[in-house]
Amino acid sequence: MLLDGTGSRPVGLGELPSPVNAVDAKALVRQALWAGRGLEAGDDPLLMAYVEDTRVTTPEKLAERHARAAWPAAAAERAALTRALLGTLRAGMRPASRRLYEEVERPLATVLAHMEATGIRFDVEQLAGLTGQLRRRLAELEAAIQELVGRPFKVSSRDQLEALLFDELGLAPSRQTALTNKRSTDNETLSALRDAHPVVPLILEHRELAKLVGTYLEPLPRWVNPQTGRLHTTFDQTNAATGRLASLNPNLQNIPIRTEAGRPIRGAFCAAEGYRLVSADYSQIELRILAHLSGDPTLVRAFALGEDIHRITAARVAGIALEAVTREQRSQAKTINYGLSYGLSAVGLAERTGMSRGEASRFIKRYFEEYPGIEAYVRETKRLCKEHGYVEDLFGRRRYIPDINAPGAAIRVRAENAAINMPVQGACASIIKKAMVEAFPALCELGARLLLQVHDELVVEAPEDRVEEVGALLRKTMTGVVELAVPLEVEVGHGKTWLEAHGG
DNA sequence: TAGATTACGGGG
DNA sequence: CACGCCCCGTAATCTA
Repeated sequence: MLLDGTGSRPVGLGELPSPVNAVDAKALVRQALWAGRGLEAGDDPLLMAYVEDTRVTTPEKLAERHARAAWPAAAAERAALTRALLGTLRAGMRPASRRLYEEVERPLATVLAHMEATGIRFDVEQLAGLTGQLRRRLAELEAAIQELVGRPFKVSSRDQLEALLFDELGLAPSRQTALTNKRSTDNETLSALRDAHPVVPLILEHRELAKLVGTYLEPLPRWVNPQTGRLHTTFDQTNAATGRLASLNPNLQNIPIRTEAGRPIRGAFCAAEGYRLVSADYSQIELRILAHLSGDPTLVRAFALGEDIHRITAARVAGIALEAVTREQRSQAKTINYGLSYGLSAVGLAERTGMSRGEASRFIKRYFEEYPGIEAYVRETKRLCKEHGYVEDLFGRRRYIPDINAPGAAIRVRAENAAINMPVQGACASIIKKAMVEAFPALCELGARLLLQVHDELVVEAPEDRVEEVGALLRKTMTGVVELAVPLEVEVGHGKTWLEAHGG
C-alpha cells in the first residue's frame, strides 16, 4: 500500500510513469517507516467504503457514491473531502463491517506497507541460464514451425494461428471466443488437436515458453530495486470484488509453480544471507469454508478425519484406488471439486475431463447426492442474493451483485456463480488477512519479516536459527484465527528459495 | 501514434 | 444461448 499524499489512496504503481519512479516511491515509504512515521494506523474512508461495498475501489467511486461529487484534482481539496468522508462513513458503518475494518483492514494497511518496503530478494544471475535456454528453444520451435507451415508465420498472433489451423490445414474448430465469435485457439482447443497435425504440439510448447519468457524471465529482473536488490510489489487492498488482495508491478501472486518448465523461476526468489524463507499455506481452505458454510455432513466428516478431498474425488472420477492417484489426476480433481461447487456445468466438466456429456451429468448428480449440503448452500445463497441484491462473507464483507436479477440468462447465471463463490473466497481472504495482522508483531519480535501473501499462503524471511519458531508461530496463528465447523490445516515448509520452501 | 479492447494464460 | 469464481500482464489488433 502506498499513500498518494493527498488522502489515503492506495496507489497502484501502474499509475506511475515508470519502474524508476516506482522504485523512488517505495524508497519514500521505507524512509517514512524508518523515521517512525506511518506506523500509526490511519483511518481511510476508501477502506471503510470498500468493506461495506466492494464495488467502491477508487477515490473517484468513493466520492461519487458517498459525496455525490467528483474526486477533486487539487491536493488540498482531496484532503478536505477525505476528512469530510471520514466523518460520515465512520458514523454510518454497520457493526460487522466496522469490526472488519478496525480489526483487519486498517491495521493490515500498515502490515502491507512494511511488506512492500521490505521486498523479496531475487537472484537475477540464477535465472540467466534458464532464460537463454528457453530463448534458444523458442528459436528452434519457430524454425521448425516455419518449416512445417512453409511460410513466415507469427506464432504469437492468435488471428494468424486461427487462419492456419482452420482454413489452411482444415482442422476442426471447437468453440468460439466470447465477444467476437472468432474460432478459439486457446490451450484447450490446441490440446484437443495435438495429434491432428505435427505443428500443433510445437505451437503449444511455443505458447508455454513464450509466456514464461515474456511475462516473468524478461520483466522481473527489470523490477529489481538497485538499492535493495529486491523485488517490491504493490498490494492493492481495495480492488477485488471478493475482498482478496491484488499484487501488481510486478504481480508476485502468479509466479509459476504448476508446470515443470515454469517452476524453476521460484528458485530465483530467495532468502537474504543468514535467513531462510518460510512458507505457510492453508490446505484446501476454500473447501473447508464451504464445508463450514454448508454444514454438509459428509464434507465436514471427511475434513474432521483428515482425509484428502481432492484425492478422493480423483479416485472416484478415474475409478482407481486412492494410492494410484497421480499428481496430474489430483490437480484435475481439484478443478472438479472447486468447479462443481461454484456452478461448473456438465458441458464444462466434460470439456475439462474428457468425459462425455452424459457421464459428466451423471457424475454431477452423484457428486451432489454425495454432498447434499453443498446443493442446499448453492440454492440458499442464490435465493438470498436475489432477495437482497448482495452477498456477504463470514465477517460481513459485502459484495453487491445487481446482475443476479438480470433478464438475460447468461448474465444472470454468471452473477449466480459469483454469488455462490464470494462468501467462500471472501472468508478465505478475511481469514488470512486476520492472520497477517495477528502474526505481524510476533514475527517482528523474532526478527522475521513478512514478505508475500498469495491468497492462501504467507511467505516469511526468518533468521536461520529461528526457522522452527517462525514456522510454529505461523501455524498457530493461521489455524487459530477463527473457529469453524472443520479444522483449518496449514502446511509449513522452509528453504533457501521459495521453490524449496513451498512444496519443494 | 496512443490508448482501448480482446484473447490468452500465469497464479489462487 | 451459455454455462466455475477471483485476479494481473503480455501481445496483437482495433479505434480515435
